[in-house]
Amino acid sequence: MRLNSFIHFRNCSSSASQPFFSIATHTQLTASSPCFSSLIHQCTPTKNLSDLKIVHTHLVKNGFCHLSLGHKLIDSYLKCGSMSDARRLLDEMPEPHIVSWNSVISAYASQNRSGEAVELYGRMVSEGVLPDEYTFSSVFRAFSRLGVVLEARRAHGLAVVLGLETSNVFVGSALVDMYAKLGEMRDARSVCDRVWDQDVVLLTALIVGYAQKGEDVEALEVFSDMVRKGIRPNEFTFSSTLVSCANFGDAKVGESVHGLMIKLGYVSAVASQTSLLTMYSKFGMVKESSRAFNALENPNKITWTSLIVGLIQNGKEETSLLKFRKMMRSSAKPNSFTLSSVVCACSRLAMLDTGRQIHALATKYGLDWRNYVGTALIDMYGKCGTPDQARSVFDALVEADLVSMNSMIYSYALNGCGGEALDLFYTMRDLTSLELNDMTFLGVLLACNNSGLVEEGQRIFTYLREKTDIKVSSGHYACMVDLLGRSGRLVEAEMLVNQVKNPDAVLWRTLLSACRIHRAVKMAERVWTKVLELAPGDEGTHILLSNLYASTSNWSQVIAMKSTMRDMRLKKGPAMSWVEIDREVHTFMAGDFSHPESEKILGKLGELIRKAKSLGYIPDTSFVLQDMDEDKKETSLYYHSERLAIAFALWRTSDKTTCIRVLKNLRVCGDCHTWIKFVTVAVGREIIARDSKRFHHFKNGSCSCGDYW
DNA sequence: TTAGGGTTAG
Repeated sequence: MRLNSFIHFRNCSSSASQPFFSIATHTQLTASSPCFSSLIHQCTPTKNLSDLKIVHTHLVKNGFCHLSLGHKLIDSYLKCGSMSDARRLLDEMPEPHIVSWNSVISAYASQNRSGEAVELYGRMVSEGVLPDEYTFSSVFRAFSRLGVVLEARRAHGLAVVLGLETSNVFVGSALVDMYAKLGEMRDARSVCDRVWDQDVVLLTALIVGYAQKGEDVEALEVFSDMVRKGIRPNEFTFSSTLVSCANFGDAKVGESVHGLMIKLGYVSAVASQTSLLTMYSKFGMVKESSRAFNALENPNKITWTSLIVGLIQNGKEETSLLKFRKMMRSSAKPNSFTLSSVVCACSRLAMLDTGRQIHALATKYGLDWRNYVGTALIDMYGKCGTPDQARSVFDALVEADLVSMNSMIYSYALNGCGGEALDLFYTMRDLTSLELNDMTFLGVLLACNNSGLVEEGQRIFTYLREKTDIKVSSGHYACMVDLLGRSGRLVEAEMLVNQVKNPDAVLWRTLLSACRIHRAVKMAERVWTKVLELAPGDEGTHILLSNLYASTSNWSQVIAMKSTMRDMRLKKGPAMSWVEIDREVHTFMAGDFSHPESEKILGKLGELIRKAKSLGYIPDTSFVLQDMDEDKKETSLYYHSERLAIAFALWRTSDKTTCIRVLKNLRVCGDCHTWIKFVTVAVGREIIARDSKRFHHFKNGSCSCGDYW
């Protein structure tokens, strides 16, 4: 059979799946060069690598190994996805044509095999083959991916010598992109200015560089220059320009770019719509943002993620989770960006069950070991009161970095695990090469604070001030003031505040609340005026002082404070507690019986109070901050929001649910704290309560905070 | 018979 008729046979054969090999070995092939060319060509569209290799073998056998067929084979191997065969062939060729070099270099560069691209480029040059415009436009990308500035500059020099830097816009834009990615914007700019025939790709590469470096004014200038010069921006240009508009922060500028986008007809392009929705989210313009999303027929995973991120940034965490579920039903599948964002939503809402579900999803997608998702999970488990689970995610990380270690320390801090936080802090400081930052110290000082480790906290604070270059923030001072103040060292705490250059209202308020705990009325009155100077309309400040007067039974002052607050139209925000059951959130306010199951809840609450009393619970009415008779005081304690939430959770869940979790927007009062301890004994269940500052883990009649909070 | 630019995160 002659080869031509063979090809015909292959095309017509109904048994097309029959391997080429079995036929070919039984066939005496006598063919000419054009026939081989045609055979090679035939293998390419179907990516039939095994057939291609057979053709290659016969080609060698028949001695048709000349240049032009060599190019075709290399090209075909690349198109069939076999880099190794293409490379082997190139290496075997005595003097490959420039096109063959370029094809392999380009394939390496576009498949993220930058090292090999650069190595091959070097070999090509050392063998005396001069690179051309195709070589440069591929290889520059590889240089920037590797971050090798010196080698990149040497190749740039060669391009200049060969006159390709300014005359070929492909080379020019590859150079601009390379310098931009290397962070060398001045070089990117000067190359761009030298290119003779500027086009949209060249200028977009420059805008991208500026936008990613946060040099937004420059990015916007290039954009407007480009429009002035009559170069039409496209989808890619808009997507980066809008990033700069968002960072620049002027909605008017953003809207005018949006206007131009509409005028030029880019209303349904995915990338530019994605940047548009991100921009509007950053401006807090949620409606415009969702309009940008809705303009797309097939949003991709980046668009979905941007939508979710935008909702979270605008405090719409619950909606973001609904959108995530919708995304999961669509064809777009989440990546690590998406998952770390939704985990963040769960951690803000403290939705442990949902967070766990997403953790499982991350494991399914094989993403849970990645630092971003991992760190988000550590944060979530920490904020949901399960530091042990945070730790197991932490231990599973391939490599813990600064942020993940900081998150772990912070999780320990929130949950009152001072010892564990300190261990990790010292490991980090003494046994790793990580450079500690302000967040590290904030976490570890908070940990000392939440565990009452005064000496340890002072030692670390001194270390921070004397041995590091980290700027001591008002947050660090606040931790120390709180730590000293709550432990009763009010004078030292006040001295520390006075050491700060311009102490802010938060710092003074921290001291004020320490005064309240220790009923230091005189200091409180002095501090109170300081807070009011800095934050005159702050309701919390008035409440603090009013509570101090109440706790010292100074009712006339309480009444005076209340009338001041009324005059200033300040109102105390309501105390609120909530629980997540079956991925649904139930909210309770003190003395509020509007829950549909209110009767059942009150029944359960009564039972819990009786049981607690039989175990020795005596209500401490000094926590009632209103002047009323004792009976009423006692009843008002019973209906605190956290008690309603606990009663509800215990009624709704079976005994098999060993642990229930309650969240509160304010701090837990002392009497509730005692009562919850009794409840854990009475029902044999564990109760975790998160207040505005930290977690309390109640178990077998005691709390993890050691009654220090 | 080969070439250049984009949007999301702890």
